[in-house]
Amino acid sequence: MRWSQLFVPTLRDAPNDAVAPSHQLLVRGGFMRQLHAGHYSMLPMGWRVHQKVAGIVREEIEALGGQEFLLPTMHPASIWQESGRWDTMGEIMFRLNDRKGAELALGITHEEIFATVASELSSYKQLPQVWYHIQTKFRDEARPKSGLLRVREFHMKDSYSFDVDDAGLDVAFDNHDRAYRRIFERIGVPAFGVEASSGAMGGNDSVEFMTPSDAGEDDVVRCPSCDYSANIEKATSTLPPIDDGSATELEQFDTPGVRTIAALEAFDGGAAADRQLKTLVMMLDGTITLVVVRGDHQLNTQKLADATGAIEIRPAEVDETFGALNAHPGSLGAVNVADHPIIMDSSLEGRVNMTTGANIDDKHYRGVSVERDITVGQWADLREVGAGEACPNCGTAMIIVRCIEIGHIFKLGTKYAETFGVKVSTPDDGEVPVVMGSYGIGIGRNMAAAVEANHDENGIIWPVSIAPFEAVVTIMRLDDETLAAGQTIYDDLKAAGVDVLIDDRDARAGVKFADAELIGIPFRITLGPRGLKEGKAELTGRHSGETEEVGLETVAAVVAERVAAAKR
RNA sequence: CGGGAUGUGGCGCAGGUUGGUAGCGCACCUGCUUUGGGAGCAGGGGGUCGUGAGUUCAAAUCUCACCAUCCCGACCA
Repeated sequence: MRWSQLFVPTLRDAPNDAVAPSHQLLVRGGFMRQLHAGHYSMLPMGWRVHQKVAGIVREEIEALGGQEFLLPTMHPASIWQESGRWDTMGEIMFRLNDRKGAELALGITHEEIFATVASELSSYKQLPQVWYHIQTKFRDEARPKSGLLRVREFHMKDSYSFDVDDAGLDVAFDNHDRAYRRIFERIGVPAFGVEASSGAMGGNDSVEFMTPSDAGEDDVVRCPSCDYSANIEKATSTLPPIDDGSATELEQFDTPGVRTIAALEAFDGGAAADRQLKTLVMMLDGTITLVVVRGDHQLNTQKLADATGAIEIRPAEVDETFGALNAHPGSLGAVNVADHPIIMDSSLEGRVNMTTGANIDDKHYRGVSVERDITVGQWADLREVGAGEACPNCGTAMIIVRCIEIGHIFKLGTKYAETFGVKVSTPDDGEVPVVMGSYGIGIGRNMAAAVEANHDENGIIWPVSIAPFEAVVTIMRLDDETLAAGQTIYDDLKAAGVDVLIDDRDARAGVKFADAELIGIPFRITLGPRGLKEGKAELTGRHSGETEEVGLETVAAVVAERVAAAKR
């Protein structure tokens, strides 16, 4: 490819509204342009990278036996109504009507559709199956952001496994776990797996793959000394024991003007935060619910969602709270509350001599024994782990790392199989629902993650495996002799299977060097009159930043070998 | 959805308070000179100033409404 004819609109300045490095560099490098929020046009350079990432994903999924499909992205409402997700998915799903008025949805994922196809499976002898496609997903995100990291329209490889039993699912799950780790390794994205909430997927076990980045949106709790790591939506920690003394009588006392945990700590006759109960009044799908955590703990709403299955969760308004408890925030508590559900954080089990609001403004209780004085409807892990808390496995102080979620694998069980009638006969002439798993990896997000992990002040440093071009032959002077020499090297590289670009633009050296570095081509072969006289080319590595002189006749072979080595 | 900010050629910005011919840098076109790290000089092309209404003789500028985009949070596979 001749650079002079290639559409690569590089920019000297990043657009003002791009903040994340990958966003800035992918726009500056002419890889993509924004159409509107969350929708990007892939330009030729961007699409080349995208295709290479997708190709690596395809190879690894094929290697574990995956069969490639292509399912529609526009779906009838009925299929989503059958699974119940027409309602539970809420606003994330784009919905539209056709000319007949029929309701349609744009696919956010494809469990339902693959399950429909899978209903033609009939015998255990056909299993296991792993099916996948690489297809556009549409999600009406509340806040698209950071370039390709969070968009409303993107390509995802999603695969689905079908097994006769849980043991089979475990195999498919482990195969995907290994394949995903190989994918991240090959595309140059440092990754690790974490325990995760399954959220709206409805599965019972899932692993998220994370790469550390300030541009990410997830917090991961990690132990520096053992291998514990979990999404903060799922993470736990070991709390130091607290001596409550022995249980005493429940006693109401006046606390004029005390509205906060901190104020009650400072109040004469109050209590330390870890001896207080924090009562949060939440609306769970329209039901007033009391959620109780320790005074110095924070509620994690995803944990609450996972524990209750609630879809819509929000704090109750002050008037709703007053209507339910006859008191205002600052004096709320769960003691003697009988007519509202109460969910209690597990860490409060067995606690006595606690202090909490009395549901009378300016009054609190002390001497609260949790089990004795509160009608707990449900115990659940609700608190959010903080940095420095002890690892549940080994007790080491843990850290919190900001991460990008780059893949997620789920054990789904038989939920979709039962809904869509995916059943197979068994050797003993029985019939069982098929056990499913689903496995997702966003192509564009991984492309952006690769940039986040591989760039410097001059631009992107693509791993050879996904670089838009593996090498560029930079012609320093557009005379016949230099062009001919460049063309020969270009042809040799082409013949050796290298993705090579020849920079034949009538531009100054600085422009060519800067562009090649910005768009991150791994190897640059520079041909100028100086070296040409001595029969030499210069070979510069984008990654190493180092330049060496190589003979004109051997440089193509040297580069071809290095490219091949990098891809091994 | 709450908070904050911004919309002026492809990109980055000034102009706005005090209404009066729409400007600068980069990019683009032509010519000359230059040519190993984003060249110089000269000439040139390109803009519904986010949209709509209003005030005014006159609106990029003032008023109102709306839209869009970005950031933080909420939310989110």
